[in-house]
Amino acid sequence: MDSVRVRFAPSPTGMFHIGSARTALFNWLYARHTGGTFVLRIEDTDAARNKPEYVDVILQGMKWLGMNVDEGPQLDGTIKGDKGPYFQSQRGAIYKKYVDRLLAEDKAYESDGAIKFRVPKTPIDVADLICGDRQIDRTNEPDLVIQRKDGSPVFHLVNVVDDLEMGITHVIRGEDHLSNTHKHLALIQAFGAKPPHYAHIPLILNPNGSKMSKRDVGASIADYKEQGYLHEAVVNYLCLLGWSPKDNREVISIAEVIEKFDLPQVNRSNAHFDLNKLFWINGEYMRAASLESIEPLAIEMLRKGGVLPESYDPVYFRAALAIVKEKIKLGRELPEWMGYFFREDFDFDPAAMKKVFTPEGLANLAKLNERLQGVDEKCFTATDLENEFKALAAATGQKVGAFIHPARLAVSGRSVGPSLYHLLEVLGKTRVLSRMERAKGQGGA
RNA sequence: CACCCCAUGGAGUAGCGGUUAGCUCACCUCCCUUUCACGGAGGUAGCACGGGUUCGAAUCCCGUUGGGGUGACCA
Repeated sequence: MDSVRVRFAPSPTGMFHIGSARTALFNWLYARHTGGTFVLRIEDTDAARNKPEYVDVILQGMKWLGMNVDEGPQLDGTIKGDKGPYFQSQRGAIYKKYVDRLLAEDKAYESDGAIKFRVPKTPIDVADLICGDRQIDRTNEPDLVIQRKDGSPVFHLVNVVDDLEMGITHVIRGEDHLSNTHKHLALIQAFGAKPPHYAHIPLILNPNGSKMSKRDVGASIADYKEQGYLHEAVVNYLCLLGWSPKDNREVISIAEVIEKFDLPQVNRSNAHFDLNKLFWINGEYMRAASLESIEPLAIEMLRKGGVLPESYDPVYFRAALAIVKEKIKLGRELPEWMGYFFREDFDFDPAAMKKVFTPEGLANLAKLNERLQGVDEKCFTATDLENEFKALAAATGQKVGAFIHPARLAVSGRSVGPSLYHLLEVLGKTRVLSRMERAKGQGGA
């Protein structure tokens, strides 16, 4: 059998849609699984809607998700492959040749200035690797416009010609094209060519079941990057929409997906997009990620949130990130969780203040302050601090929580955060004491 | 309206003639615990409906209903 050639053929309209990304992913996965070739073809025949710079949006999204292109335009502006051009806007002569041929063979004719293809009225068989085979009745099928009045070819024509010319063996695309496939087959038969295998993958729907469009939440791949999702998590989630490793696992490496992925196992029913699950998967990846691997993301998120100073102590930063990373699921949470590490004038959460900075709470804070002053800087570690807290609690006949909660609020302004003892260790004695001092003046409102 | 595809809890799925219908997210309870999260133990919740076929159906067939898609001189 010939080696597999698949293609992703997006129309660059300004965003990289999650549905497109999933289609690209399944094509890419199949190419990698079979050792085939992944082609990127830009369907930019609609000049009114497509802009050259929009191609970069798609390329960047694909790169972020970890998909590399074997043939077609690259991010650096170069073009790979010898089956080009890979932009439909540059293939006008090729399309014309095919249209002329149809005309010459009387398989197409002119009508009102446009060119129409004579669609045979006989039944036609449509085979699909995912959806199965069926027969389409064409007795009432109208002829198909393949070239507009202005001379430009339409989608059905260019799509088929390009797949043929580029030697595409498997057309993996959204199920929204399933109903059009018989038209493509008709064209291919008219050209006397061998059709590719078709595999229509299910669509991604909104949680409410409506078709996911540009404006819907979660539609743009760029948003995920912006919100601090980990690309491995997003890809992992996308793989699970319409495909399953069938062994009750959810978190799976892309390498393993490549190994197991195959077309016949792709589901036939549409999937609903579920942000909850993505969120959970992201948390899984977040906790599993090494500190080094998420440091760039953390810096980006904190810079964007405006909470990271121009210059900072990298050792201190990493120590802070290390204890915070275990608690969050999304990069977007970082500014809120880490801002107080880098400033002394943070606000105190009003609700927490009311609850924790009571007269008793503040009194305990004062006692704690006094006690910690006596702790050697070298002993300002999580383990030693825990002992100090426990000793103090025992000495005053109270629970440790009576000191922990005021301490947390005093040093971070928040009621939730990383393990307190570790937090104090990372902040260090100087900051801790001065922050406690500052908190003294904050009576519960 | 016509044609096509689909149908397991709220969501993603496993199942492919015989199962107490499994898993994950979400939700609820409890445990762990310095908060949150993690982790652990439970719980609520499902084969859309109706006919067949069969000794036996979530699994096969038909119909209905529901959802989605297509029906462009958009892609």
